[in-house]
Amino acid sequence: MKHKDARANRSREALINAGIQLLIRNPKASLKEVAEFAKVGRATLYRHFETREQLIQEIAQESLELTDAVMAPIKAKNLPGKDSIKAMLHALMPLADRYHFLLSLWSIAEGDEVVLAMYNRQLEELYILIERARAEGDINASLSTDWIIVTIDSLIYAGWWMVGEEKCTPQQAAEQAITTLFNGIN
Amino acid sequence: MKHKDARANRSREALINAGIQLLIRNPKASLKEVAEFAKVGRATLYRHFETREQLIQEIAQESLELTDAVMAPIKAKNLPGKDSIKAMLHALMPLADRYHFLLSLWSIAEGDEVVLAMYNRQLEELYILIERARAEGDINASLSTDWIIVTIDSLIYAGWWMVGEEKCTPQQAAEQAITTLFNGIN
DNA sequence: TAAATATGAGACATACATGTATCATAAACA
DNA sequence: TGTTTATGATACATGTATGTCTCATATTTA
Repeated sequence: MKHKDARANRSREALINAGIQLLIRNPKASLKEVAEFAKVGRATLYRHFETREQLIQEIAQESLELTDAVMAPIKAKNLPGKDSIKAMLHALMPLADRYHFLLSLWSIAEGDEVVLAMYNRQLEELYILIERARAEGDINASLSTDWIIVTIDSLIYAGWWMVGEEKCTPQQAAEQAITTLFNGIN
Repeated sequence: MKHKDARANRSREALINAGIQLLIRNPKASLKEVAEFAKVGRATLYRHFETREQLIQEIAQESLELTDAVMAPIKAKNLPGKDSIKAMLHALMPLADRYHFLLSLWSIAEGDEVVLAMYNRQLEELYILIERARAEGDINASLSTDWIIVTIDSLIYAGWWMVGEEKCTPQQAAEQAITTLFNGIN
């Protein structure tokens, strides 16, 4: 379906949003539930997305594009590695629900080559960022870059969890994550 | 079914083990797959576990019991809080697959009151441990105990991920997690 | 050895998700 | 206003997981 009509855009947006909301919490949620949450008929969902897989993959694409969007200004500033990582945590914390989405449905999302390519490029960019911080003397030499990456991912996830439980704001979560990341819990 | 026969014990063990192996990676795995992985007939699975829910809940119970078992000697030693947390990370890292299991199927597992009670008690114990470390001056006052808990959980998860990707051993994962936890990545 | 018990294989009923197709209606557009 | 286009509701076909049941067979156990 070509989105010529204003209604079509509204429906598509509502469906993607519903997909994110529901599939994050329950990756087994049915398309019927997604359609109901979006206040749209089930048939309409199938008019916009041929299969369940495609819905998930399009959500993944949008999420990765969003990540690019919030990272662009940070990359443009050309800050030192450590400062870029700090800025990144502040920028990504409000998006962490999308990260979690990708995590829990990754086995499906990675089936899309566009998704896979975007993901690998972003991972590569983070890798380079960490290596830069390392060259600037801001990384403990006994920790591998792979470890740093999963640690950062984990702290974003931890922050998202706290926000989801309403125990802090995204802003506070980012600050706690930054403190922990660079100083530990001491 | 009362497990009077030696075969019954063998089947039950194989089924629980298969459940852990498969459901961790793919929470949507069918009971047919679980039975096949355990090299047991599907009907036999239903003889040991009335429903899919019950299988998951019994696995959760066994996992929490295992956690108790590895934590018992650490608690007995009455070390300072910080040292207990270090020992805990070393003890739990090889069990992290079970933690991940609990995470991804928690919405089902928590339906069992025994599971929920055990989980809450263990959480409580961790809370007390962190408070003890805090009283001993080993915790940054600007970080909440809730944050510390999710951070520790996250680092265990990060370690498990690294181990799963064959990028390090459980031992190494524990050491990197401890370094990161108490000193940050600097 | 004989009785008790667990098992595998398979048939069966049920429920539900996926995906397709149709048609009348309502909204958008020109 | 009249035409195009998206939508909701519904029926339908298909596939698959769940859970129950039976019966012949193999293994414990006494």
